[in-house]
Parts: sequence; structure tokens; C-alpha cells
Amino acid sequence: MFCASPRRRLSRADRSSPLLNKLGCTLAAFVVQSKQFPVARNNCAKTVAVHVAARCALDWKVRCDGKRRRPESLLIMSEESVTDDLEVTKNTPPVATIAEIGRHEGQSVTLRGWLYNSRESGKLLFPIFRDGTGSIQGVAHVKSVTPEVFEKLKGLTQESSVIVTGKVRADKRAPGGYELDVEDVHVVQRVPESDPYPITLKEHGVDFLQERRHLWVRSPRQSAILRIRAEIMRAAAEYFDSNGFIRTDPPILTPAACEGTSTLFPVDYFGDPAYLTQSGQLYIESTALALGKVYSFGPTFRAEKSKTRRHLTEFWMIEPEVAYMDLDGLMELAENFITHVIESVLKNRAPELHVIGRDAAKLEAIKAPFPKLRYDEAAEMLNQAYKDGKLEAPFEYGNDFGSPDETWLSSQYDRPVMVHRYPANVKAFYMDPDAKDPRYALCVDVLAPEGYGEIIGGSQRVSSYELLSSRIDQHKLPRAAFEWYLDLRRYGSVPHSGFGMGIERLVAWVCALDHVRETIPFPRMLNRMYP
RNA sequence: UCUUCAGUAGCUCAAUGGCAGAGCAUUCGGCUGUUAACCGAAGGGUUGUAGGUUCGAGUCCUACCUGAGGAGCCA
Repeated sequence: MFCASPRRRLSRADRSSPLLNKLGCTLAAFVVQSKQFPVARNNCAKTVAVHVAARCALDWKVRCDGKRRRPESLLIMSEESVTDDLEVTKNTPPVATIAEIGRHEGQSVTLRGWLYNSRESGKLLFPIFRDGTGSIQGVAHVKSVTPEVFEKLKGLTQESSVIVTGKVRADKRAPGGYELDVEDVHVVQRVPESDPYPITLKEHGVDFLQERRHLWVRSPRQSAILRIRAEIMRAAAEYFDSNGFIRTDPPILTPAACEGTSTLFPVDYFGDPAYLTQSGQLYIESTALALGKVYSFGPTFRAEKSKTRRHLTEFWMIEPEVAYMDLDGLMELAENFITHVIESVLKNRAPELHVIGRDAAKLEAIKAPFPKLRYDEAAEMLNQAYKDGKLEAPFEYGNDFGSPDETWLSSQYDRPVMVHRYPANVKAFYMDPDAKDPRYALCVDVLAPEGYGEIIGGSQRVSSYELLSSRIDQHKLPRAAFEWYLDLRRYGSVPHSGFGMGIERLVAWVCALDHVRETIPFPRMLNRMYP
């Protein structure tokens, strides 16, 4: 058996191959011509047969059964094995995914997956299978399958890996709408009773689950969250890619602090000190002045000893940076960007939102423009809230907002709220002062609704060499390490702006999770490095 | 760094200072439509660690360890 790389187009002759009919499966059998396996037009079944599995992923568009399909894998059987394998192919129903099982109603299919759970009622077995795309309940009656299959299924343990064949049947009682009447089962690996799968369908504590994160990701809820995360990352990159941005990723190993504030992870770089990046911002300011509109997308590291539901020590950030963009342009960019990501999740991950019990109506309300508040206005609201007894601590004008302040502010709106023009002295050294009143910085924080706090922080950057130079001195930053950054103001400096968005906080909000640890496959936290 | 809470069976949790318990999981038995199935039975314990108070400590006290939430800081 050979694996073929699916680069060729199918010819008309392939599509009308008699093999399709011969094999009698809707999705899957083709004859392919190639130099490696020359075939005669009308005699191809004897030389090379290609079985295109029904699951999908590759870039082929195959026409069969009147519909376009995207086959996932294909096996080319050698000349010698054609006869035998054709028999096998005849007898093995096409591989299907549970997510798309409805296309096979009334037909026999092969599922490759795991046993999620098993119930039994006397002579009736109800094994529930999952395959990564979803789950489906199988039904096996002692009289409907061979005794061998019945016994195999009866003693099967949770999370054993199985290849199961059966007939798809629509059933009103089934949560997914379909059930599988089991015909045959092949147990790939059986989990032993003596050491059963640790994560049962009952409740578990946070610590227990986190110690077993490598298994926890199999649970329906965690899988759904990771699917939503993937969609958020895809849609985020898509927004910038399709709006003229060039992705330029900054280094992860850096010689010095980017912002001079956060705590960094030191690493030994051939005997010299180096640090894991806490932000790519300074570097993409450079590429923005080279390419105009750029973004970066990658992991960042903060060694702060924060243990809250909003913090990870390793998290992913997407950061756009645009030459000649001012703060107003940046705020518009941020709201359009978030709107696009939310729309994509609603469009492409509705089933997953349902699995995790997320109220989609709350996300449907997320449309640009977002409410915008000056820092002063927000401060006034917080003072009033304190007077009304809605906040425990009074807000001190001139400070940055605390977590309870952010939570209260964001809970006042049904969409993200943008707070801009903070006092310059509580913000980073690279933020441009407002020309109308230099006590304020041209910066913006985007606070997610429902109390999820800051998801975006951005600003217009200082473009004056003199100002930046004096700021670096004021903040007592190591000047030598910032010479290259000052060069950006020596040579063709322009106003420019950018923001950073933390992926995990966005995922936590979109999924309405209690904690960011569930938003990333393997969270890294203050007290957690395993697995 | 500060602060609050928690640690008992594989898991989730009970137990007034007085015999160490339940549900789930595992094993065995029963059930022809179960939805975290159900019913019956069995096995399963150095109560985080080290001290202390007490006739007697899972329970009270001290220290430490581990975990969780919050503050600060941040995305």
C-alpha cells in the first residue's frame, strides 16, 4: 500500500470510473492516473485503485455523488494487492466523522475513535463513541451482532480506542439526531480495568483535572473550547491578512525588557543574560515603518506572580502596528477587528458554543461602534458608583483602574467599552501625549463585557526623538538597549499606533469561562508546569 | 509579596472532641431504549506532613507543605 500526495487533479475519466459504482460507496472510490501508476482508461480498476476516505482535510475537490467533497486521505493500492484490497474496500464502509454523520443516513459507515461511555440494559448495549468531531450513541442488541462483537463491546472500558462500523439511523431520542446500529468493532487499544481512565463523567476538582490536562482535553467541553480558540486565532489572523497587514513576528528571546515594567523570565544565552519576550511591540514598530501595516502573533511571557482567573505566565498575543495611524484610527481598527472575530465564531462555531452552554445572543450584540469613554468620564462614573454603594473602594483620580473598577465599568455595557486618554504618568513610556493636553496619553484599553476585564491595550506611540529620549531617561531604562528603538525616531519617524490583544482573555470572554486556564491546551501558571 | 479558604477511599464530598461514611469509579450478578441509566453485592483508608492539647483528635492549637480565590501588576 502506498500513500500518495494529493496534488493531482482528477481527470474526467477518473470521475466516471466504473470503480465508483463497483464499490458502491457514495464518497469514495476513484482511479487516478499518474506517471507512477500508468493506467489504461477503461481498465484502470485492475491496476491502481484509490480509496478516498470520506473525512476531509486535503485540498482536493472531488466530485462524486453529485456533490463536492474534500477527501482527507487516500491510499493507493499496489497492483499485486488490488484484488484483495478491493474486497476489503467493498466490505469496509467509508470512514465518516460524527460531525457529518447525517450525510450517511441509512448507510453503513466506519468510525475511528474512542469509547466515551457505555450503558447497558440487559441484552442491549449503548456504547457512546467520540471521534474528535462529536459523539454518537451506538446500539447493539445481543441478536443483532455476533456473540464475539457483543462480548467485545460489553466489556469495553472508557476511552478504549475503537474502529467501529455500523448503520446510521436518524433517531429523535438521540441528542445529535443520529444513532449507530453497530455491526462490527475493532478494538485498537483496550484500557485495562485495573487502571481505568481517571476522568470519569462525574465531577472533578480543578487540581485533579489540571494534573491530567493531557487527558482532560478529550472531554466534550474542553474540546469545544479548543475549537473555539482555534477559530478565534484563525479569524484574528484572517482579519489582518485580508486588510493589507503583513505578519512580522518579533523575536521571543530578547536582550532587555521591552517595557521596563513587567517581570521577565531570564534565560542563559550562551553565558549572557537574555529574556523571554513580554511583548513584540517595540520590534513591530520597526517593521511597521518598513512595511506600513504589520502584525505579530505569538506567545509572550510574564513572570509576575499573579494567581487570578485572568493570568497565565505564557499567553498568546496578537499585535497590529500601523504607520501613520492615530489613536482614533486605532480605536476604529480595534472595534472592527473584534467584531470580525466574534462574527466568525458565531458563524463557524455555533455547535461548540452550544456544547459549552454559551448564550450566543450576548455575542450577537457585539457590533461596532463600541462605546468610548475618556478616562475622566470613566473616573466620574466610578465615583458615582461608589457613592451609590455599588463599589466597595473609592476610586482615586489619577490612578490606573483596579480590577473591581474594570469589572464594574465593563458590566455597564452590552459590548466592549473603550476607555481612552489615561493620565500619562500611569502609562508606559512609549505612549504619545495628547497634543491638546499633554497630561493625558493617547492610549486606549478595551474592556470586555460581563466582567472579563481588559482584553486590549493600545496607544499612539511617541514619534519625537527628543521626547522619547527623555522618557527613557526618566524611566531609568538602559539606554544602550534602546538605541535601535531611538533610531526609529531618528530616521523617518512618523506617528504610528498599535495594540495588543490577549487571545486567552478573549477566548475566556467568548466562552464565558471562569478561568483562562481552560482557554489554552496546556496552561502555564504560577504553580503549574505539568503536564 | 500580602490576604482568605481548602486538604478524609481512584474521584466528588459527609462525619456535635467519642465505632471512618455515602455517591460515582472498579469487580461480580440482574435488567430489550438507556441518556452522568438503574437495581443488588463485594473489595477499597497511615484523614497533606511534623509536633502539641486531651482519657480520647478527621475535628482544637502551632509550624510547614500543596492547591484554589482575591489584592497589587498586567493582556
